[in-house]
Amino acid sequence: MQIDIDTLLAWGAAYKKVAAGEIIFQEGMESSFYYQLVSGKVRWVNINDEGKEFIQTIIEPEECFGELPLFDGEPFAASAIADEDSVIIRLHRHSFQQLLKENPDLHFEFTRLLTQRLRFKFLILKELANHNPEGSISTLLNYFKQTQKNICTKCNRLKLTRQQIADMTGLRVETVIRTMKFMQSKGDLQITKGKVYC
Amino acid sequence: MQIDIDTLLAWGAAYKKVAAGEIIFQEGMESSFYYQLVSGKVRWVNINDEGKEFIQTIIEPEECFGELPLFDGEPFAASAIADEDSVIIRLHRHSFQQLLKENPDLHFEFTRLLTQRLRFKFLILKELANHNPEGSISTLLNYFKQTQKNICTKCNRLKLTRQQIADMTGLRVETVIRTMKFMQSKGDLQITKGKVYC
DNA sequence: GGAGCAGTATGATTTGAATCATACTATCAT
DNA sequence: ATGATAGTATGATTCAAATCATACTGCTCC
Repeated sequence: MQIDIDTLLAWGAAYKKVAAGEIIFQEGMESSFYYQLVSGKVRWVNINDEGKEFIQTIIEPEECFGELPLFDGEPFAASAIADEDSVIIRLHRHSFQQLLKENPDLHFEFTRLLTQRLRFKFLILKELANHNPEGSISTLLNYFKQTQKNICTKCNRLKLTRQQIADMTGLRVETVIRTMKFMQSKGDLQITKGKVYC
Repeated sequence: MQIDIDTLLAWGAAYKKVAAGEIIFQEGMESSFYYQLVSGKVRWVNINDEGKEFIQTIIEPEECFGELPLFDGEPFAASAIADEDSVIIRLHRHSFQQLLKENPDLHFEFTRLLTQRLRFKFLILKELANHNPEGSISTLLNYFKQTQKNICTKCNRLKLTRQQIADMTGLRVETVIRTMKFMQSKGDLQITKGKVYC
């Protein structure tokens, strides 16, 4: 889900470069922009009291992020941090809202986006509540495979570290590593030189 | 969030009575309707292999439910089961979609609903990933208090059993009971005759 | 008022993921 | 080729929630 770059520019959007590790916006802050990733990688995370990150979503190029405040006027639900040097494009919220009003089809596309995000949350939530590491991990991997996210479409290689999987499931790295080794032994996935293929 | 009953009826919606325990729709099934609760109580749940329920949302009168398929055409993400004898009103999906097209403001209201649901999922998910029963429970209670859901507005009494709290957090009843007793000892909530006030 | 039942309460034990510790491996820059 | 580093691997131990067991309490209905 993304808005055509030319349309965005025509409506006054501007490019912005962010360095790896840079915070794009923070949980709890008021929002003024619609954000879309042009290149690079961004993680959308909550950070708890002990500094531990929970990754809500990993954003890949051509995806929008931080959209919740645009639809309900409340603050950001999570922070966005650049994983790599990235280029984003931002449009002022008022322009975005006007753009949506003038383009009902685009509005329906965003409704679909929210719905898809919600489905993903339903899926992960029920799995996490189950307290079964293998279930959580394989649900996540299946989802990535089906939606072609975070997986190389050519070689099926998982483009995430064990730590990132851990941060998306609330598990510890060691548990993720051990569980994935076990899944390999069952033939559910391949691990070659530490890289995961599924 | 609900659509005005007269509008629904004008568009061809029909009332339907459901008995306590009755399944209104099931996870994985295709959807043909927009659903709105008129009276009673409905739980929106996923049931795992061992028959354990995870409650995604508890629906109170004047709320809609099962809306995801209407926006992306995919099957239900969870099942809806009547908690009590209830009355629902259903509108055919095509009528709903037409209604939305003709009423952009209503469409924006639904976008807001989806956004709010998503915020709730963000909130719960980051808490569950934290593996801290007290945190999960108090986050849930705070959310109910702020949104005036599942709490008596007059006496602040929590209208949920410990089991329901357990089914919304992936904890066990005993853990919820013990944790809430502990929270009472800290003065975070009151328990009188087994009833919780917060 | 007592029977029956749903829900709450509490102790004892088990279990599996977290934690701690330490080592190995792939990759990249020089 | 070498060293640095980020990520993977694996064993030993701890700890908190799950599980099991059993009892209590409040409420509804005849």
